Amino acid sequence: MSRSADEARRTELLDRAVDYVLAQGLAQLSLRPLAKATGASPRLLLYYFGSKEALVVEILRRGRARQTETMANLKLKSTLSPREVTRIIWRHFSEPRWEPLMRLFFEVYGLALQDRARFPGFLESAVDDWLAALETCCRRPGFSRDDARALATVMIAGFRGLLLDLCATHDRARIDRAVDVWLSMLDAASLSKEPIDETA
Amino acid sequence: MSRSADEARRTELLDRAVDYVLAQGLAQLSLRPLAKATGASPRLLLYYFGSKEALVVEILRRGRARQTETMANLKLKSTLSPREVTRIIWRHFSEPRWEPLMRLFFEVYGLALQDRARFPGFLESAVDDWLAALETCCRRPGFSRDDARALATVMIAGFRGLLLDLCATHDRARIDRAVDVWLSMLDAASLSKEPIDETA
DNA sequence: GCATACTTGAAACAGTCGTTTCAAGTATGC
DNA sequence: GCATACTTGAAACGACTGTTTCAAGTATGC
Repeated sequence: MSRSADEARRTELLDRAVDYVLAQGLAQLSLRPLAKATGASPRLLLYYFGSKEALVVEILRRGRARQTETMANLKLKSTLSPREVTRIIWRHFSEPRWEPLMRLFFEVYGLALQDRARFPGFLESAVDDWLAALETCCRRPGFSRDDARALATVMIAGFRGLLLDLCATHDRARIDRAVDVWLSMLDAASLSKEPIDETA
Repeated sequence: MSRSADEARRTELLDRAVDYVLAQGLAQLSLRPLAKATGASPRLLLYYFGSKEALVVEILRRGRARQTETMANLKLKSTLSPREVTRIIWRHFSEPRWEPLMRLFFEVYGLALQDRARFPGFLESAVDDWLAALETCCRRPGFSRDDARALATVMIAGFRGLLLDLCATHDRARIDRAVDVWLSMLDAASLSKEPIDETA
């Protein structure tokens, strides 16, 4: 059972590595402290993953998988309004248990902005994946596809801006109020193309 | 004129260091490449700035100063609506020439989220400074201070979320559409407290 | 002109980095 | 039981890190 033992050990090491990176961040990651934290040796990590870079790729792949699984488990019906979708997603990912992953996401995002080659495809899918997921719920009679994508873009921006704020300040009271305001705004935007002209 | 020559050299080095960091990022910064790029030696940089950490502090201070100067130059009248303020600020900071500074901002933000002690006060003022600047324009009869802060929070989140998107994708067409949607939403939010109840 | 203080270069320091080498260990197939 | 392949530890490698040492240079004050 050499192959299965091999895989089991590898998976176990990867799980612990993910936990370590979620706790410590990626920018300062180095093999020796990581090995100590996972109960392995630098030699072992390289034996199982080939190189530090390959290990990081797998760590991020797993982190991203956790997020997409959660999105899938939300089972967002396509009949939900942008407001409802936003409310559900926000409730989930603003939970404290998601903060380490959100922190890691923003850390990698920032690093990728300065050195895209370091995380190939990260920035592209960071936007495109969410656009694809939200675009459908933003479609409405009289809305073009570009209109839907524009609204989805606003939703993504709102999520990320508010999550940045939450991770930095933990000011739940202020941010919860902001989310209420934002949700109201989303209704106004999705119910009509030009809400201003109608109220002015 | 030892003192003035000293200061002039220091300022010159700092200026070049800022340019270098705006181009290369902060995470991978090291003294020897920086020294080469600024036409100095590692010894020189430490002589003038004391340590790498102190140099980074000054670089970020200067980067932030550029941003606050620009905000001041916009001379935002307190009579402007949140929509107008947002439109003006967005038009400015979404210009391509600001992208290096925005990238650096998000890079430092992400690093600070994982290691707050590395950039003392950065996260706090990243939110508080903007809150203070935007809060006043969000005040309205019937709006409490908390209401104004909530709306300002939404504005900040929108800026940052959209800038994250712009820096990552440079998809101007989609993001410009999103900004239009977002500006419309801001009017709906600031003109009444419960725009939904009125239209539903 | 001489002493003093400021400025700078070259080199070395101790530490860490990812990775490799080498060797010993262990389990497996026959 | 023996050979073979997989697994692991200890140590070393060369390259890099921020920083310091030491010495030479240069300008300044008197």
